Amino acid sequence: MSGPRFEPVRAVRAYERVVEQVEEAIESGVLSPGERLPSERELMVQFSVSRSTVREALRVLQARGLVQSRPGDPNGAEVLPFTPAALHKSMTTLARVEELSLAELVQFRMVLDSAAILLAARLRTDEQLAEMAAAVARMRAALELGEDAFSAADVAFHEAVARAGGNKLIQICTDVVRSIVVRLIAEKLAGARDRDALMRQSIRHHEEVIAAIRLGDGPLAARLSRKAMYDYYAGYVPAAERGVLRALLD
Amino acid sequence: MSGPRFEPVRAVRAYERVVEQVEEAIESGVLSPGERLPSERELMVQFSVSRSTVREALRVLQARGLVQSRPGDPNGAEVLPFTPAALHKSMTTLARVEELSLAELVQFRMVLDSAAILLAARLRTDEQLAEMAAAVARMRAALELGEDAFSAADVAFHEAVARAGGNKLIQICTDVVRSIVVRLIAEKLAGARDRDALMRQSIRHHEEVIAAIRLGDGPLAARLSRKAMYDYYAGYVPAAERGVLRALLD
DNA sequence: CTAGTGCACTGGTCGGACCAGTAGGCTACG
DNA sequence: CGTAGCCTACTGGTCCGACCAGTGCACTAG
Repeated sequence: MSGPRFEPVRAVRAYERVVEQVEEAIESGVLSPGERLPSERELMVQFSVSRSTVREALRVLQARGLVQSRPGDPNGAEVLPFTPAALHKSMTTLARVEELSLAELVQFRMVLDSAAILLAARLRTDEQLAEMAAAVARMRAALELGEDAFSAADVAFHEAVARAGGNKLIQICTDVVRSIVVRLIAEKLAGARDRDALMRQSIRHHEEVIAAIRLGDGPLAARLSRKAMYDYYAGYVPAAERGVLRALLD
Repeated sequence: MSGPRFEPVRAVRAYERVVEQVEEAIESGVLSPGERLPSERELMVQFSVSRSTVREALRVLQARGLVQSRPGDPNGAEVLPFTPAALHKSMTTLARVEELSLAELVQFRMVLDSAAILLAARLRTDEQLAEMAAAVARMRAALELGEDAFSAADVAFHEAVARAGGNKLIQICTDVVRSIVVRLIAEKLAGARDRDALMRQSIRHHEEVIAAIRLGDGPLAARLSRKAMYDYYAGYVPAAERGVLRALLD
């Protein structure tokens, strides 16, 4: 072996150590969501740094979604419960700078959603099944109420499925990617297609999926869900890229 | 309907608008990776804000992985190529504060990795297949060289597969989650198990997967990969949670 | 007892100052 | 003439002091 390998000592900036300490306190549970940090002026005493440094640290923590501050608040910054907001932000950035195609995003949803459905089919309780059924019923009712109600019910269905599947990571990622997909479609192709027929078809597909979940047939439910998502989104995807989506259909 | 619904005007802070502008410039391609931002003192003139405000904005941009600055650099902050670092950070946070279990993380990998393998089986070129085979060959050679070389080759295999699958989002997410899983295992259960047997078994599994990819049998390859990952990681997962992993095996 | 008014805080922003570092031009030496 | 070394003009990192617009709460006047 070679001699002792020294790591380059990266100059660790003051605000970074403030971030580390607060982060550690939050992630280890010393600080719980809803609790308050001391005020900036108090923090600068505790950390022996200037207020500028404290503020830069707070900005970083805020960008990571760990705390939030509000001007005039007599208490300090509030420790937030975890939200996927930071995850969402970085995925959105990813989608823009890496130029993720709609096809890739939809494909990602097909994979995760069908996995959640497969898990749900095997692990769901009767109560969770009822939730899913209720959501689909709301989708049907929303045919009269307009698209917002429809997609709200659709989201509720997929969230119920993801919850039943029991994997929080899958749940959060599908949620993040769904919102990105929805926004992409909304801003690029506002209502160009036959929404009504699409909604009716989507409801039929959801009902088929639920039936498969009810029977506990995970693979069937997963396959149906992939097909459903393909049928729903394929029209928005350039024809040249649909092939990679079909690669997920059996 | 009710009267016109006014949205509450959220007080938009100065540094936020600086962030927005720079972010927009980067994401829209006006600023490309490698290019430099003006210096802080120059930015405070352009944006008509104080240096504190500029610096807070830069901290946020840095936390999002978009820019990086180095003291003494005669140029301003450097625009970075996208790295999943921010994604990684928020997922790691997620894993800590939401207390994601190892089982959930492994399950997530089983889902995404098998999806990548299924896609690779259908879309791969001969060249990409050769890359995967070479990586497995390196894994076998690494039996003599130690664990680091082994896992490096393993990573190379999965990266080759993910590339062949063609979905960058799957590629990045598997990568991020893999590193989290590896770190979790490394710090919690350092080498407690029979590594040698595990490595040999893993190589066999990888070879089976490659064979299935070579034949173009995506579903088989995917199934094998889930089984392989289960066998590899199940020993680290508490027995009570293995059930949810088995739910993904057929 | 309540409605209104200050006051004592908060975070947001500003301007100026100093330091340690870097790069590149300039000078002085070989 | 070439090069080694210094010098200067920048950079980002940190600190300080100040002011403003908000907020919550206690106190007061009705």
